[in-house]
Amino acid sequence: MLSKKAKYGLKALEHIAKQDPKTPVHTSAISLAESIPRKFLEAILLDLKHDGILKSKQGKNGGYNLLIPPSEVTIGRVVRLFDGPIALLPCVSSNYYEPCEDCENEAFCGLKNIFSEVREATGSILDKLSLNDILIRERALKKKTSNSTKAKPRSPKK
Amino acid sequence: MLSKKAKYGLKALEHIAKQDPKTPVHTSAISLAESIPRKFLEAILLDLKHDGILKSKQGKNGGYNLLIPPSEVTIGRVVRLFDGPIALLPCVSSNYYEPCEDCENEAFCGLKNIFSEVREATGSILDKLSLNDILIRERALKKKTSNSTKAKPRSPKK
DNA sequence: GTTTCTCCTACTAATCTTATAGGATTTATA
DNA sequence: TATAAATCCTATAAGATTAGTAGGAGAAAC
Repeated sequence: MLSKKAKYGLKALEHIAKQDPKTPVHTSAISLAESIPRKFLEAILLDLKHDGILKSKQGKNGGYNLLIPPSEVTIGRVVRLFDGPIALLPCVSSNYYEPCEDCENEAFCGLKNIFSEVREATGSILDKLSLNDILIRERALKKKTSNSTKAKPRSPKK
Repeated sequence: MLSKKAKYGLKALEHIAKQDPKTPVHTSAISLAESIPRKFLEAILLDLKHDGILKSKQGKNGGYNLLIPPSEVTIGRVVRLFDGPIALLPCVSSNYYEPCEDCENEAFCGLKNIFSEVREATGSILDKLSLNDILIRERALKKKTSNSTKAKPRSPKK
């Protein structure tokens, strides 16, 4: 499960990505809109700033904006920042690899083999999709339901 | 990341699956072979028994055996037993679903949409593969390296 | 009846999570 | 230049979780 920090972080970023990129977004505005405790959110936004995802303007009328385009902020990066490795075993992590203490031979480990597949499947989604994709999907979902009364659904899933 | 319990649990099950299904396997034997603290392992094996994966024989010469065939013990089941949901968000969990407190409308949530994809990718591996697949893969890996000096590799990956 | 196992309850130390408190610092603007 | 409004920073804390340990009760073989 994601930590609250990771989830809040993603929601906050999504919120900021929806606003005008020129005007700073206040912590309190995000806190209110996304129901995130303000002081907790402060720490989260600071983390995101230190990681180079957000930039901030201090003082009155200050606030946060994206430092890099939404399409370049991958979900994986945010998850990793707050929750560490995406992999389920240290020995299959790309970014935080560590050998298992007692594994005689990693090359022959059936567990490693399976969890490496899991890591690949997860990573290939989280590292490919970005903040922008969240917004795109949201729009698509809303469009789909507003179209559902009309004719001609394009591609009925399953 | 998996907890130690989940990882130890999987290794212990793998160990048991390799032994003769008729003769009980001692906790201490597993503890020694897999480098798992004995008392900690006791609790883990007991959990596995209570979940219906293992059966036990008490008293002298007692120990543990699989209650169901290795092919029916999915990795997902073991992971869930020790670590809970496989999903990264409660709202995309099949087995532990809970709505997000503040989500106005789940159907339009871009985050849910993405993490539901992740959960699907992970689940489709963990719930399909079993203890037996660990063993199969281990054998395959060993065979592959022992064949690597010979000619004709069957299907060079990637 | 002793040995050798599982089974069960309780405890613990350390770490992580989810915050909160209080104030220092920075900046706009009246 | 005073003040208001914002970020920035450090410290603290309650509660949950993790990774065990301790001690012994109960069961079965011999």
